[in-house]
Amino acid sequence: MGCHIIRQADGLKTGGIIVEAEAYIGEDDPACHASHGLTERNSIMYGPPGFLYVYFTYGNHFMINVVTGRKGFPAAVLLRGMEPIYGVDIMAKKRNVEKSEAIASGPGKLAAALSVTKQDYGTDLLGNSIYIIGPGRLKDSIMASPRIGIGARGSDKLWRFYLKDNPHVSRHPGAIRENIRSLNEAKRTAFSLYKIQTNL
DNA sequence: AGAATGATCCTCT
DNA sequence: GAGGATCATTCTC
Repeated sequence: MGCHIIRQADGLKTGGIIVEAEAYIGEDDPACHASHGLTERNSIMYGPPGFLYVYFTYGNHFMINVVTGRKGFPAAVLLRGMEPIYGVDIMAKKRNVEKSEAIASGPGKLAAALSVTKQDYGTDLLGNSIYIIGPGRLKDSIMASPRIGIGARGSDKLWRFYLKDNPHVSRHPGAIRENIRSLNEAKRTAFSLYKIQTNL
């Protein structure tokens, strides 16, 4: 949260600040694409962290995920919202919108703004094509809520995170409901995440 | 403002 | 053959 994601292509730089993301953790997470085991589509999630898992859904949209689990443990973070910073005009034109809040306030929009497609599946984030740099000091509060669009399975977990009051967070129906906590209040959730990660 | 709908196609069973 | 980690547009209140 708060990191910058940068896309270098054709000598042009596009990207921005990650303001919304969701965690998908392991085969025991019923909402994770690895919940039914290894398949061709999710195979990158079973590799080492720091690579892109890109998939296509609803006949229209690509989703950008960062593989996070150690090799053999399938886990990834879905990028759902980005505050445009680099190449804003380029991204606005690509998305055919004027307001900056419309550029990447949702996972499909975000991928389209950065021109990320199936071709970027498996990209090494330590390369110079797509990379992520640290957040610096974060002054915004981080909020936690249920994940969006996954149905009932796994919706008990508060594994969606976003920056409070940031206008580039997705406005998906259902995004605003009860069960939203500040990260501090959701500390138990965050701590369980931490335990899962560190016990790998 | 919220609900419904069509677009559109890949992946897995 | 079914369903999906969505979006933009069009509808209904």
